[in-house]
Amino acid sequence: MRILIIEDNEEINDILKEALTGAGYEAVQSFSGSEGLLRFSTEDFDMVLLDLMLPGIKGEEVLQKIKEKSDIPVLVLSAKTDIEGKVNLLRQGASDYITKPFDVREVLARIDLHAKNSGNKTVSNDLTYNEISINDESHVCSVNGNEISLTKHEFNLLRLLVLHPEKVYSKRELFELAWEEEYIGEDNTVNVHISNIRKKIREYSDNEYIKAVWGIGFRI
Amino acid sequence: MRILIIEDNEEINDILKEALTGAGYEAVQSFSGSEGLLRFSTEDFDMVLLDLMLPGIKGEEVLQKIKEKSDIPVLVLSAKTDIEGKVNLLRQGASDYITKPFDVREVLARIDLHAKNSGNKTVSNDLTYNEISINDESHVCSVNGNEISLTKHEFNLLRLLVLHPEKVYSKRELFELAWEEEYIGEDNTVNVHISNIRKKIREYSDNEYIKAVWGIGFRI
DNA sequence: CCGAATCTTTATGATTTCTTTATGGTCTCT
DNA sequence: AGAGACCATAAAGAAATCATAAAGATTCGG
Repeated sequence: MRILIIEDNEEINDILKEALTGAGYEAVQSFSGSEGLLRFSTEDFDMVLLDLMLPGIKGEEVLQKIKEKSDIPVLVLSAKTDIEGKVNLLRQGASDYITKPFDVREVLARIDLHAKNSGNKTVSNDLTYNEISINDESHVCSVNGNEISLTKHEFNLLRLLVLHPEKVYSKRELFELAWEEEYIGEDNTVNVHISNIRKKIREYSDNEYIKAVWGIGFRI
Repeated sequence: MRILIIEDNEEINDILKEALTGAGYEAVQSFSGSEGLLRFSTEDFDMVLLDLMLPGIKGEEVLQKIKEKSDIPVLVLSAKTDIEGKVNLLRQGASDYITKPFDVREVLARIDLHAKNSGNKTVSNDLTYNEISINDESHVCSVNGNEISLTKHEFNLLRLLVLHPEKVYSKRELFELAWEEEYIGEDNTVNVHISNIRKKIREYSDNEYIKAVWGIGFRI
């Protein structure tokens, strides 16, 4: 998933690039309309982030040129608030319109949205910790990309630990949260399940992720 | 192109309806979350305009329910400005987010946008997963091109699973979504129907598509 | 009202998962 | 270093869950 950023303000451009990279996209920076168009016509991209206020060529013109050649999503960023302008842009083929100043998280969310819609399924809402990745919806857990099969309680336990990395959970907490039952006195149950999870992770990783904290509980 | 409006404020609702009608869409008004859901489940729509601040059922809940049953675009309208909320909604499946107060022209432009986009996708009306293909309209399901005859509940179940591939549905969810009744305690009903669906698929395919996830539910 | 199709319940065997038990190791505190 | 508390793991028996067939109940069109 390659995204072309066209934005003359260096600071904003960098922020966008960083955010995109962090979210797992490949981001290419350009700092003027002409540079953007040049890159667009010589390289392959899956999406364009286009600032409207550009020196030289106007943003609207850039949008038009891009749309003439391709049908990839173009997300427009602009401080302009006049409705006419917005509406025109959207009609001209912009996929979305984001008003400056924007929150990077919203930009990201909208990018994810359009990425999903355009069929490229590169974005996931996985919970991850290092080599461990947990997908709630499909109830799948993988280690270094290898799916491991966890039972219900194992899944709940690992999910909890990954959800709050470093946090130490007492056995009581683990039991009550993963079992949704009251914890009655000490038994070995949680230990056994933790042990089983470790064994399964060990198949695909050399790191011992789940650590015991003596007298307290466990953490990842 | 039928659009469902869910908005409790009568004035805004009317403005939207008028704008949509003027732009050549067929607009259906509803004034609460429950009414919206009711209409949604009994009539056919191509898009939903959803206000977030609803009396009774929360907008977020409405969005979720709609997305469980169908994949049509949902445009969310809201006065909320908190980014977290926005981002969550978009991730939850909203197709767009429009902040109130809005300009009708912008709303229209965004609707046109999504109408166009979903038009591209509705070329084929079939839901498919590998060898399995489901046609909502004709209520026909085929495996490798061979039509199999499913009963009402079987159809609903399989449709759900295919609509969200990989997602694990609990028996409760399956029952409530496919039966549209409350799930009371454990019985074997869902199991039996799943088993029957499998048998029918097996006639024309060697793959076991519907998988049980122990203690959780089923997924395709 | 009958019959066919569909749905639910019941029954049973198979499979998976959970808990308990047992044993040995590790850590902490004095 | 030694005692006691705690953790790790394996293994086995117990419990829960699933798969399927078949029987009984319900629904619906004619």
